[in-house]
Amino acid sequence: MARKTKQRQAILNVIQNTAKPLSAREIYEMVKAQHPSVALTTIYRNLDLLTQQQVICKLRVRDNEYSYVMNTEEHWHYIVCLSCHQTVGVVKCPFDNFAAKVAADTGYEIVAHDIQLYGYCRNCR
Amino acid sequence: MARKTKQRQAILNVIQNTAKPLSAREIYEMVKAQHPSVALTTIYRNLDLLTQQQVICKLRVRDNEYSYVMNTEEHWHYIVCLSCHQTVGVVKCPFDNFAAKVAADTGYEIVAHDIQLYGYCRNCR
DNA sequence: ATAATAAATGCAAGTGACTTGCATTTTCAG
DNA sequence: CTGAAAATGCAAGTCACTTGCATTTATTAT
Repeated sequence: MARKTKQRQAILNVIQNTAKPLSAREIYEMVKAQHPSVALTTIYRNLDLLTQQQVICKLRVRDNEYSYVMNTEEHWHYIVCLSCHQTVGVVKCPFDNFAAKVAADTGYEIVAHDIQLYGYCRNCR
Repeated sequence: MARKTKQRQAILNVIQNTAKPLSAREIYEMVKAQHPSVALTTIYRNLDLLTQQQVICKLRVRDNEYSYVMNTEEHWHYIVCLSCHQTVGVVKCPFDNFAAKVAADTGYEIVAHDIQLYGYCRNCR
């Protein structure tokens, strides 16, 4: 179903070769450098697809502002600096147990959670 | 500084008298019923103010979709049904310890976290 | 290879939530 | 009561993202 297109490949390359999480716009600009005719629409459509396929992660930097990173196998969450927005991954999610407990308490079937930590990095403190 | 206006009072009343979290638009419609000339701008400005004052909480229902509830003293997080969007509060945050550990590991000073659980409620399962 | 076909793209226009600028109204401290 | 700061309403603007649609492109079956 999903086909291998130059655009999709270019988007993945950009994400893969950049250490920090990138916004859709940043990815657009970077892909456009190699691929001048690419449309922003294509970026959005591919980011959605790749997120759904869990190839990349969509990360909330703050309200209505998202970035994308490669999905590492480990269950990462991220900590974002409120000042410079530098972002660092954090391994180990202590939350799955809690989720199970909440599920028992509420009767909900919990299928996802989203944890975001905010603070100041060493430089910005 | 902050003055007591009819509009602000009406907004608070609406939030206080409704069990479930409300979106800005819903609040707007409900306030308008009592106060036909109110502007949507006013709703947004007041919701921001009240959130900042921690009188109410801004709750992420999903990407780019927020609701507001009264701020109870306890540290609540919420669980949102992916199907009907019914939302239930969850007491006790097991996360503060983890945050302290992450702070030690990364050198960040963690000032906030945002946890959101998603799943299906009993009815929607 | 080649043609058929389903997916993906690019473009233009649209949406929706929220913001901003500004003139007017309202609250409240003195 | 009065004046200054705050808040409001209106209109226009912004910004991220979406949608419709005609065209192009990657894969599949022949």
